Amino acid sequence: MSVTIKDIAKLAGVSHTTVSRALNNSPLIQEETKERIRNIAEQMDYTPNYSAKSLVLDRSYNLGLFFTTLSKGTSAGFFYEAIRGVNSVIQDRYQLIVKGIDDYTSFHSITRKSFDGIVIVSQSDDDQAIIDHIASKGIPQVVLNRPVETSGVLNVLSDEEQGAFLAASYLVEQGHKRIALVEGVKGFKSAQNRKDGFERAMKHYQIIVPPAYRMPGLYDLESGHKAMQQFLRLDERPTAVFCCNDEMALGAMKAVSEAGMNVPNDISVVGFDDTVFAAYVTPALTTVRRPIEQISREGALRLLGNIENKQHETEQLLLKTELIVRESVRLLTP
Amino acid sequence: MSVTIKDIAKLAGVSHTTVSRALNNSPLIQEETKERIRNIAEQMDYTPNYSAKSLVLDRSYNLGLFFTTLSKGTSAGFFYEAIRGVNSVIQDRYQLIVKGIDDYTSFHSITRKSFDGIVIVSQSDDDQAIIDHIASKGIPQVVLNRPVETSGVLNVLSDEEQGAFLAASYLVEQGHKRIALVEGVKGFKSAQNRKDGFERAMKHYQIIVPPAYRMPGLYDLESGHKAMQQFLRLDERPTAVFCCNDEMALGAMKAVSEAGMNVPNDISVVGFDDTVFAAYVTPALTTVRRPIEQISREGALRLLGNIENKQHETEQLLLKTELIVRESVRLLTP
DNA sequence: CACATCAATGCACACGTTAACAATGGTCTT
DNA sequence: AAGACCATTGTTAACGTGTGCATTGATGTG
Repeated sequence: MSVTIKDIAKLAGVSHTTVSRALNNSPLIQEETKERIRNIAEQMDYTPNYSAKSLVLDRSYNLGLFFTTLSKGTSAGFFYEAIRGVNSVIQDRYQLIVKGIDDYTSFHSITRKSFDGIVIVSQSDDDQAIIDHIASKGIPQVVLNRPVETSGVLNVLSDEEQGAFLAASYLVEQGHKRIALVEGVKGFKSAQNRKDGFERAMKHYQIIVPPAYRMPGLYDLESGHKAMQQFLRLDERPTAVFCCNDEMALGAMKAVSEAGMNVPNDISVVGFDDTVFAAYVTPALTTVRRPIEQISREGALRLLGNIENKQHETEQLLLKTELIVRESVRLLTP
Repeated sequence: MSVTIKDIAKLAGVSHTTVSRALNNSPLIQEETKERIRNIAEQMDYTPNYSAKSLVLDRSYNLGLFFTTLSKGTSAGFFYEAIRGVNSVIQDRYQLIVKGIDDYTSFHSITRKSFDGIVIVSQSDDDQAIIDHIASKGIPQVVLNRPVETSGVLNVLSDEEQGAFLAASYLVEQGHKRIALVEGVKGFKSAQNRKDGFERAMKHYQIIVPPAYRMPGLYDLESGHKAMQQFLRLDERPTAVFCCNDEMALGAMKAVSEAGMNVPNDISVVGFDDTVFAAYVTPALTTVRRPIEQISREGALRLLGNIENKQHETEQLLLKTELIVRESVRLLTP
């Protein structure tokens, strides 16, 4: 059996209430008594029973970190940075519980009692169901990475539409007119935003993108690879390809080199995300950086603020994205 | 307030004991009564309070997933696959609590009450302290990825020494004699194992590796890059470089292309891990696959077995690694 | 018919902690 | 000197659930 406050009380010759107060540093207890009790507790290697605390305090000490999916379509780098960001702010105040939303068959078990707060790293509009559920249970939450209009929900994300606009504009400014697009996972909000930014740039520069220059993608290496193969088969090939993330860009570059061609001399490529390897592939990938770790850190910080101050701050925070120019785009001089 | 078994009891006109038994499907309760109570519970949207359950049943429903570090030296792909593997076997029976061991200032809070079991994804011998602590508390655990001799501890890992031996031997068999090594993070067991396998191959083929052909590394892109820059400056350059993981191999390849040279024509490179992008870089990377997701799945499965059967199975499971030949090694014909 | 047996349910307590209220003893005030 | 007040500690109940033991009523048995 493990040590409880009653055991400590017996040894200290006081009531267990006094022990509880002493260990919680209540001002009701004499400093001297506190000190004595703390010593005994330490010496007995006492650890509070969090189940009991939770029961009476109505707090779980759990923070949920939910991803749209753990099994498909989430890139490793993204996942890693998100967990790091959140983990860096919670330290030992909360336990971090990681889950994939698509693993839930029912949201029934998500209650105030089991989570003090929840961070949703949302990639799909389908996540709205769980967001609504959490909101209806009155659990503090922050939604990262995707805009959400539910009232009373914190929201932190980067302006991906703007980032995509930047990257696409850059292609045009480098002289490209035949520009192709590899889209992200259908249904993922990021896919839509990035496409929107691309389209806006095309419209702005009055560039027409034929249907054959648009390919669906799955945010993975293979789909980028396949899409580029298609483009290379066209009679009139694009001179530049906008890939909605870095992994697809890498897959696309692979297809180019397999075809005996060269990036950027024969065809230019841009990506999105600025994953760690973007700077290290050859040629180094021109891409858009979005501050994932910062997003999750900011999100978690605000969530903790809402939990602990019981307030209901509900602003939306939009962080800027940034174009990182490297070597994968060629300057076209007509 | 949320619904409790007492509320259900009132509505059903029975005692809360009966409700508890009914919902736990006790054979003591009449089938008909059970059915009625289940219906009421569902209709009232009852969810058990896990804090209360934990308190009385002495189970936390928590499974710890601890990494040596979350902040440095753990690659994203590795991290992702490990979480996926464990997550795939626990479904909704346990909550998965992710932590970095180096975030702990004291192991004090790790007790039987807070974790039903713990998966340690260990990369460093320094983790021995927490492993001993967990063992001393009698918490079921499995250590992945690193051999451990503590008795009563499950252990699942891949034979990295053998994998490194295979890869290094392959270099020799392709005609290479001037072979360099980029090591992994000092103190990480994997770094030692991979180096050992390399050395064994060198000894087996009676190849001498001069000191200038050995560089330290940190398992990241940058250190591979730096190491290769050093090798390229040598008067007598190696013809092949063994990198202790794929990320360093990628960094090394970058340095080669920056120097206006070519992999594998001017210099050959092999990696280790077979990360997702290994097949998609140019040239595609020859490397060693280790089954991370399988390791974590197997480990978690055995751990759950030990928890739920209260048995004390303690075998060590060693999974084979596999050489994946791609395009980054040239056949040298003298 | 009396008694044992058994199936189904209820009573009361336990788990470890916190907190409202009560109690104690000392000090200050007038 | 007597009462008010305050600092410190104790008593007791509560959080929601599970379980050993008691209770009830029905059925079976000799």
